[in-house]
Amino acid sequence: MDSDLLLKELQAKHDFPTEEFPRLIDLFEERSFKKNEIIFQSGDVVKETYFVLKGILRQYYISPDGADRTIYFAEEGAWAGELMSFLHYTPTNLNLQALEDTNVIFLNRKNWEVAMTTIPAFTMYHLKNHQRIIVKLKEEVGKAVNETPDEKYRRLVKEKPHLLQRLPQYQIATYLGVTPETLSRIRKRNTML
Amino acid sequence: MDSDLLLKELQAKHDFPTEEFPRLIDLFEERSFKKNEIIFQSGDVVKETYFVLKGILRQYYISPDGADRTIYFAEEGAWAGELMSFLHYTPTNLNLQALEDTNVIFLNRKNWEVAMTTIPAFTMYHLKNHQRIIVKLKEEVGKAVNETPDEKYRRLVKEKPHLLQRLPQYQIATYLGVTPETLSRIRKRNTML
DNA sequence: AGTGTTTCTTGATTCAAATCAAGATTTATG
DNA sequence: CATAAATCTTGATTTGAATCAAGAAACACT
Repeated sequence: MDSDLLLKELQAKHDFPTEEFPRLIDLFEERSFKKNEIIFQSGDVVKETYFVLKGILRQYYISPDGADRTIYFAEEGAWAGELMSFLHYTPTNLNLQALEDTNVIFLNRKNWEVAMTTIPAFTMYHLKNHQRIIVKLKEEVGKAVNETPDEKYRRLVKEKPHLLQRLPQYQIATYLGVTPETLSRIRKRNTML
Repeated sequence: MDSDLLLKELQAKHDFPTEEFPRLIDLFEERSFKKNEIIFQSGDVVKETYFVLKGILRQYYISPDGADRTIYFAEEGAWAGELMSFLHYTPTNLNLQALEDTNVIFLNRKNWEVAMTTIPAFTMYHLKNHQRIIVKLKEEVGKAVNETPDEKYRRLVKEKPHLLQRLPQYQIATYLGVTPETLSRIRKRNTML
C-alpha cells in the first residue's frame, strides 16, 4: 500500500514508533474522489478526516459577496478536513473539493477517537503538528494582509513551484486573492525579468 | 490571585477539573511588563509562554519592506507566545510587545513540559484549543485576502469593539493592514451612516 | 484533423487605497 | 497651565488592481 506516506509524515513531524503503525493504519479506510468532486460543503457536518495519498484537494469558502477563496491545497502527504466540525458535530463553512482524481485514506469520528485515545504517539503528533500549523497560519494571516499580489505570487513560486504547474491559473488566482486577469499580468511582469 | 481567569479559560474550552488546578497553577510564575516593553523579538528563541491577566499584548512582525503588521492582540484571558520557537528552540520571526502595563503568568519550558506530561486535562485543553485556533486562523486567512478594508473594519467593530476604544488608531491600522489615513477615512464613512 | 470548450492574455476604463503634505486635535509633561 | 509630543484628520495626487470586453491559445473529444 501507499500508506507509508502517512508513516513518513508521522515520523517527519514526530518520532512515531514504526511498530505502532499497523494498529493505526487499521483504523483508516480508503476512498477515491473524481476530479472536481465535492467532498463536503458549507453547511455539512464533516464526518471524516482525510490524508491524501495521490492527487490534490482544495479547501475553500465562498465569501458573502460570492467570491471563491481558496485557503489551502492538500497535496500528497497532507491532511485535509475540518476539525472543528468533525469533532464538535457543528456545520462547517468551508468546502472541500478534489482538483484531480484523488486517493485518500481517512478516519471516521469513532476511529479518530480510538486513535487519539489508544495511540499516544498519534496524539502527540497532532499536538505538535497543530502547533506548527498555528504558527504557519499566523504568518499567513500577516502576509495575506501585508503582501502585494506580486509578492504573494513570488512567494508561491518560491515555496510551492509545483502547484503552478499542477493547477490551472484561475485556481491559483483564488488562492492569491486576485482576478485571473491580474494573475496573468503578474506572471508576465515576473517572468520577463 | 487573579489566576482564576486561567481556570475560567480552561473550563470554557475544556472540562478542566477544578481540583487539578492548584497543581497546574504552581507551575506558573508571575511577571509584569511596562507599556511598550518588548517581550521578545524576531531572532530570539522564545523561552516562555504567557497568559495575560491584565493589560494587552501585541504580536506582530516586520515585513521585508519594513511594514509593521499586527497579527494578534492578546487581552485578558488570552495566551501569547510562540509555540514553535518555544518548543523547538528555534528563533522566532515574530515580536511580542506590551501595549499597556501588563500582568501575566507564564510557564517556562521545563514547567510546560511537566504540565503537558503530568496533567492530561491541560494537554487535552491545548489539543482542543489548537483545533479551534486553526479553524479560526484559516478563516482569518481567507478573510484577510478577501475582504475590503471597510469590511475588515466593520467586522472588527462587531467582533472586538473594545479593542477600538482600548488601542490607538494606528495600532488598529497595522492590524487591518491599511495606513492610518485610510483607517481615518474608513471610520468617517462608517460612523456617519 | 476539426470543432467546441476551457483557459489565458491583452487593452481601456474605473475605482479605491497609498502616498505626500499640512493642519487640527488630543494627550503627556514640566 | 502651557508647551511639546503624539495622534488623528483632511485634501490632492499617484498608483495599482478590478472590471469590462474581446481575442488568442490550449485542450478535450469525436
